[in-house]
Amino acid sequence: MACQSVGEVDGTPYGAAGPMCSRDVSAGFPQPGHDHHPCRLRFVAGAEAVCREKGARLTRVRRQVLEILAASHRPLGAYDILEQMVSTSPSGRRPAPITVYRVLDFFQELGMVHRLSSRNAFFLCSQGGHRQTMPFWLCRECDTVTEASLPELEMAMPRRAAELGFSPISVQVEVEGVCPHCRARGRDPVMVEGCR
Amino acid sequence: MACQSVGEVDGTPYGAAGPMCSRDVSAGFPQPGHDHHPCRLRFVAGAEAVCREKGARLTRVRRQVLEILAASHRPLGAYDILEQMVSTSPSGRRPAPITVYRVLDFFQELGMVHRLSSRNAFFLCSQGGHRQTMPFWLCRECDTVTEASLPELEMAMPRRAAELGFSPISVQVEVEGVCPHCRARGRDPVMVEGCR
DNA sequence: CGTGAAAATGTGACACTATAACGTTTCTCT
DNA sequence: AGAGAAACGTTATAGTGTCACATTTTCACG
Ligand SMILES: [Zn+2]
Ligand SMILES: [Zn+2]
Ligand SMILES: [Zn+2]
Ligand SMILES: [Zn+2]
Repeated sequence: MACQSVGEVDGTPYGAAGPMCSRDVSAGFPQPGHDHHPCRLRFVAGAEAVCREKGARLTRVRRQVLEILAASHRPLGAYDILEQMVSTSPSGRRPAPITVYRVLDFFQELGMVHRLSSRNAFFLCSQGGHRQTMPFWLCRECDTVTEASLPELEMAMPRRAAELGFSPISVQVEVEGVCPHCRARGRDPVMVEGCR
Repeated sequence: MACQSVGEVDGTPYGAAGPMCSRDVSAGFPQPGHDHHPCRLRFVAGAEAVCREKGARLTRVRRQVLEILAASHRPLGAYDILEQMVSTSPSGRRPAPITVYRVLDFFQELGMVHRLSSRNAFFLCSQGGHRQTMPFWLCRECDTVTEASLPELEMAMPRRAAELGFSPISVQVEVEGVCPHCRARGRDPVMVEGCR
């Protein structure tokens, strides 16, 4: 039901900051302040494609949430989204929290939205769904999240699991640190392999 | 302040189910229903050692929380701990939630307690603190958590981070699945490399 | 010893995150 | 059109975590 591999849009994973979107892009980390318009279009077009493909209904509420998520490379809390729904919506009506959560569940089922559990926040998958374990790289400075695979992890996990006699069902990797752009702008913090 | 490597107690990482603790132990996954008494003693002794070593005060409240965490291989929610403090305490007084969180923060600073962010739950570190990125293996059936390293991850993470221009500060890996004991007792679920 | 500063805890209020239960609307398919 | 399913609305409530400030405990120092 979830996690199906989905093609790219335009040959570009649709969240990645492509050449149209920003010049100085370090390996997929969007430049803060870049022209986000093309990103947004790509995000939304990609999501529409996924929904079409899977026969899922992209209703008004869902589209609204999608647009809000697509308008940012940062993970948003459910209540952030809710606030933006109020200010975005022409009617100015305030949906109940459950409405937001329902939409988020829907998108998560389709693998189109990920949840950053360390922050209770949600963001659009930049790939439109994927089978692999995709680590999330979260910048502590600018709050940007990107997804970048870690092939060694893919390789090692099944082996290690077998060794332990453990059957993995899902793997969540969250890397917190400082993105290239923020690093360029300030002193970098001490590199620590976190144990917390 | 956190994440310092600390020696073992007795030559055994103090959460691991050792030979005294359970006969049939698959690579550190404690047998459900095993005699937990020795585990608990080892946990507490280990924690005392860490506190002595670091000059941290192991007060009454902290010891109480420690005992509660040590009494289980399962992660506990802050409010679970709170309830147990009520029923455990001779006075039967109910501390405020903040008290529990303060204690948990304290132990986390020392690297003695980890937080499972996918579940808002906490558990005792079985090593008494460690520098490496230590994946958490959470059994969906019995809720047991264990820590087992993934050496390839240690190797690959810095390289990949450098590639991305990203400076990691902390890494959290949570693997959810079915532990060997539960697997032995039932059908195993489909193995999926999670994307959610 | 006292005593003062720092650490730890208590107290009450409150913010934030998420879900339950049930009724109504909208869509789809025949 | 009509039935059934899916989506959404409404209200209430459960669960998780923090703030601000008062009080107590601990510990080093004179
Ligand atoms: Zn993704
Ligand atoms: Zn950044
Ligand atoms: Zn640990
Ligand atoms: Zn199990």
